[in-house]
Amino acid sequence: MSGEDNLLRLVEADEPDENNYHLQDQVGFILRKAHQRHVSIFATHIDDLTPPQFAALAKLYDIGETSQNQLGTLIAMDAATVKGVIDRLKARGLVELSKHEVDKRRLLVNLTPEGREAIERLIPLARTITGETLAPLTAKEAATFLRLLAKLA
Amino acid sequence: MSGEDNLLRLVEADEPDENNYHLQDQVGFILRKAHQRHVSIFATHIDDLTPPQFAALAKLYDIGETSQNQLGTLIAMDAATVKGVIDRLKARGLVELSKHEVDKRRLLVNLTPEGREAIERLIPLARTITGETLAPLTAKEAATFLRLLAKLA
DNA sequence: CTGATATCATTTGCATACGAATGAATTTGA
DNA sequence: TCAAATTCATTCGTATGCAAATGATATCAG
Repeated sequence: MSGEDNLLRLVEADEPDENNYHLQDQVGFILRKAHQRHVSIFATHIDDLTPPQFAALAKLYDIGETSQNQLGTLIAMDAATVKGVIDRLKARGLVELSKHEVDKRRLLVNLTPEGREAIERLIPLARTITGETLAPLTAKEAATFLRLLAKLA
Repeated sequence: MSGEDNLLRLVEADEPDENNYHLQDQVGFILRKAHQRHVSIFATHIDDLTPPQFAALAKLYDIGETSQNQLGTLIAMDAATVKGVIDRLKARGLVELSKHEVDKRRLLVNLTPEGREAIERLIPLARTITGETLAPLTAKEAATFLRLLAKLA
């Protein structure tokens, strides 16, 4: 093996790159931490509902009755996950289920009066939560961040 | 009730605000979706390890042997979560556990040779995953995004 | 030196999250 | 029209993620 080969191996070797790998610089790791922080802030303001449960109620409040599957698509949850969320909201009387008259496969979900009251009460808190989550940024930075984040999501 | 009262109620009523609330504009919801997308990209490139498992191995590769608790702090997992992650890595022979000689409360975690091989093999893939996650952004946008995201995390 | 505190790890319980398999109902296409 | 493909919902299994309680050990304060 020549000296040039050794030089080449050093330059192209995996080791230097591997030593330079730092988890805290990876977008996935920071994304996970930012999400964790948001969920934590959410819990300090709304302690009787999780973010996914809130999302389900907010979406139903926005669009009205829909199928469980369609709701899942709108709030980015797969069928198995949305079922659990809806089950728990139903157990608490915040949503009610009914069968679709025409398409017998579908399970319709809608807010109960209690669910409507709950989401109307919580939406102002959700605005506070959003504000607190973005608090480390200036208004301009927050706008930029949301724009770029949306491109990634 | 006077006409002025009605006007006042309309302007100050909750309904307009509530109707304006859209889940897809909330930072928490978008953050959750961006995280989901990243995890999905991760899984297409690394199908035998989860992001938290990868994080544990990468951190151990970076800093060497440490206590389970300390590792949890470094990779942003609480004690209960990190235990499960380490248990599964141990079951696969990627990490090994030992007792701290002095402080008998501590459980030391370290990479096995197999774990070291695995993380060295995976780090290049992790770089690809980061790249793919950030692909919707230009290089400049990605830099801005990472800077702002880090301020939030 | 010792009782109060704090730290480390474990366990339990609950709530996402998703892949894969299944069954029922609907839609498609040759 | 009718078999194949698709859609909707459910179930199971596995893996985070966190709060709260517990037990063992270590540290601190008086």
